[in-house]
Amino acid sequence: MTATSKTLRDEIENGIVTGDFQPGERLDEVQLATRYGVSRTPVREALMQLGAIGLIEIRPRRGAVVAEHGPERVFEMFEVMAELEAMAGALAARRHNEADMASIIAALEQCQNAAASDDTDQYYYENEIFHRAIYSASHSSFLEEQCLALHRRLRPYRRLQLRVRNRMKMSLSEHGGIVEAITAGDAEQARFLLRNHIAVQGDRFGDLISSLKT
Amino acid sequence: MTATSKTLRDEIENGIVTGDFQPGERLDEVQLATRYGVSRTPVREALMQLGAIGLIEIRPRRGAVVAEHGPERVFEMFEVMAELEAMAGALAARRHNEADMASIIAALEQCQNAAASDDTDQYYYENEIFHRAIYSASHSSFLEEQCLALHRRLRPYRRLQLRVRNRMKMSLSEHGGIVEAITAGDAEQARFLLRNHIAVQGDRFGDLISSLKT
DNA sequence: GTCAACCATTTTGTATACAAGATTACAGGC
DNA sequence: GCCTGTAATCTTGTATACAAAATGGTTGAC
Repeated sequence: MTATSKTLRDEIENGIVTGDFQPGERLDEVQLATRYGVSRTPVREALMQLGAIGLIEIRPRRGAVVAEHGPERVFEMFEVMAELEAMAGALAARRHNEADMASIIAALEQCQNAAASDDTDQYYYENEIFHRAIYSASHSSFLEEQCLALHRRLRPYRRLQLRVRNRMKMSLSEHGGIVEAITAGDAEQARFLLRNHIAVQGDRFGDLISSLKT
Repeated sequence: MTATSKTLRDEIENGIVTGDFQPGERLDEVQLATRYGVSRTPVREALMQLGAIGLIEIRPRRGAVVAEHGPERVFEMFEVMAELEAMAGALAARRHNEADMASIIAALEQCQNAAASDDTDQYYYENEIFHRAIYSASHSSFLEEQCLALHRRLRPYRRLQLRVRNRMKMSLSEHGGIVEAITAGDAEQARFLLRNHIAVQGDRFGDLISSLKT
């Protein structure tokens, strides 16, 4: 498993997302180095990148640990994510062109297919493509980057959420309304729907809390 | 000028903000190392951190250059900043306590003092404290971090903006309205005012463009 | 005269060696 | 018996050495 610093970053990130490295766990540089067959230097580079993303926490002279976010912290992250996605949707409603709509609608259909075959993992995948299509349609490359970065950071929690009963079907129907609003150029409606689509509130808040307890 | 990687990061960041390193300029690792009297290792660490922040662009195997953002890119960044600050204001309106309001009002008064003595640099400084007080009053540590990070990234451009004629006085009067809305607990009004306070639009867009041309 | 290929030089990426600070265990005192 | 101080060990941070890739210049051919 010979790796370079970039692949190493992905390896460790994947290890964190899949739970191979658990939240709060200490990431020892020499252990990782021997594990991946490299020296400490690229390991440190990878850890710093993950620290910048926020996946791990690096305390000076005291090593790196996998970030363990408390419920309220995760809630705050979803709160911000909701606002950013809402903004992307509002911009998309105003600025979208034919190509944008084509990819959004194509992604929506793939979501419907996945939901029809009750394939949660597939839906998760297609859902991501759908949201990315909206980011792209905002025609704000910076906003797109911010959304992608935060989305990636929230990926593990999103994944847990989808397992909740009926969430997939509700998500799908919400997608429909969002596409309608964007197509109609109704920026405020798109903003409103996307904010509620992402935000964790009501029952879903409880779902989130309980999923974090595992 | 013996430096460690953290101080080094600040040094280089400062160099970029003050224009010591100009946009598009190539940042040579050995040059920086000799300049600050350290080896290449901490220089690389500092550069990676700056790359993660977005202040510089690191192309694999091809070195680091100071990020040069085109006008539309800077516009997009202000667009997102406006939305995040608006969100912070809305949350602050709903969640603020006495201590929050005390620091917000104190910051507002310091802004007034600076404006009264026509001290642009001082106003710039107090303005930052004012906005930070609002981030803090949102009681969302994650949102606060995001705002601080983006604010820092936009710092050089903000600085240029304030030099525009009368901008300081307009900014100050807008601050007044924002504080009123937050005090009154009017989240939507706070959101609206802050969005417009930050957003670059109309004449100010032209001002920004021309300031980037220098 | 211009274009292309090859070689030299420069520069990034990785490995290893060394220094300094932090953690922990052990011993001595209260 | 418990707490505290000190020392040993372990881990991070930095320096240097080495490898690989990219850039630039020179030379040769068309």
